[in-house]
Amino acid sequence: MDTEAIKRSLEGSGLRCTPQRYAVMAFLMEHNRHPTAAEIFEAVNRVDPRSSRATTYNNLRDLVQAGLVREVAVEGRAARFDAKGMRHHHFICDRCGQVEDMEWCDVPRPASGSLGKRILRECELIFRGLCTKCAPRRHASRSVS
Amino acid sequence: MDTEAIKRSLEGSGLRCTPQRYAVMAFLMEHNRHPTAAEIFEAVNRVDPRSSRATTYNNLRDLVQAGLVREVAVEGRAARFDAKGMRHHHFICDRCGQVEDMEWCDVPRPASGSLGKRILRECELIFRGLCTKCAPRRHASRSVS
DNA sequence: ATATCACATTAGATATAGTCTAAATTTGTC
DNA sequence: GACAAATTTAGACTATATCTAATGTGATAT
Ligand SMILES: [Mn+2]
Ligand SMILES: [Mn+2]
Ligand SMILES: [Zn+2]
Ligand SMILES: [Zn+2]
Repeated sequence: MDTEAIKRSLEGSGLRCTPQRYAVMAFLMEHNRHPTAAEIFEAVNRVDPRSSRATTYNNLRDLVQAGLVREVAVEGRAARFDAKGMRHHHFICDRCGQVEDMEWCDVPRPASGSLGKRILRECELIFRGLCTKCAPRRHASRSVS
Repeated sequence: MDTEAIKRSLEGSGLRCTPQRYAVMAFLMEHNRHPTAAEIFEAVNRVDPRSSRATTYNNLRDLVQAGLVREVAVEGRAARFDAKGMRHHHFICDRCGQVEDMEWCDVPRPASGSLGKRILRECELIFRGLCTKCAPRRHASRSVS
């Protein structure tokens, strides 16, 4: 999409805009399906330039550190990645591990005092359950209305 | 601690109370430090009965499925486990990955309609930042008040 | 233009976390 | 005790991610 904007945001974070790094960032901005590192690696290599597996991981690490990308850990599955665009929360499917965006809403801060000497960076809300694909089909069977 | 209570909660979930399974559950109830599978394996084997690595993983899986234990995925680190006692949230340290309990507070439900056909099971709040050990020491150095 | 140097990429080896298999054992029930 | 189902086990295996050391690249200085 906006080539220049991506370039600027990389350089604004002190990261060179290399073809491989750009490809990772652009892919994440064009897709909101929270791909895994392996999926990103495969996707950016379907078009040139060819990027190595190590570079894909290196760049994802750099982008996360720079605050441009969010990493979402899912129990028992590969981590997923997400360009930090508009603020949002996540729904994670118990069955298939899919991560989906949920509309942002403000989050209660920790009760004052319960934070102690800790330094708070962010609050994150995670919804869990079954995604649309995994929720039981209703068919013609008798089931809770 | 309460041997009988553990036994009953296992059997109430359709799980036999084997020595290995009991040891995992008892360890999790006695410690609220969110150990990894490897730490649990090591701890329960410091005392008898000796439990294999596979069994430790099997039992953790069973306990999570039964709803007695919670698994916490942490980016780039081994999963951590937590006996589900009193409801609470979690603080996860950006630097050391430590998971700490935070006082429970009610969580906003997703805006009605934004849930679609998904089935919601739970809402979880995660605070992130630096834990007490990782927060910058203040010493005598000049730093933000 | 060429030298320089920090940053970046690469292939492949390595590490870590977790799962699977198939045989042996334990447990609850009759 | 006999039986069946659940559980345990060692170790092989898979998946995910990181590391290493050599090579490449581009911005800047000369
Ligand atoms: Mn997202
Ligand atoms: Mn906890
Ligand atoms: Zn699903
Ligand atoms: Zn810490």
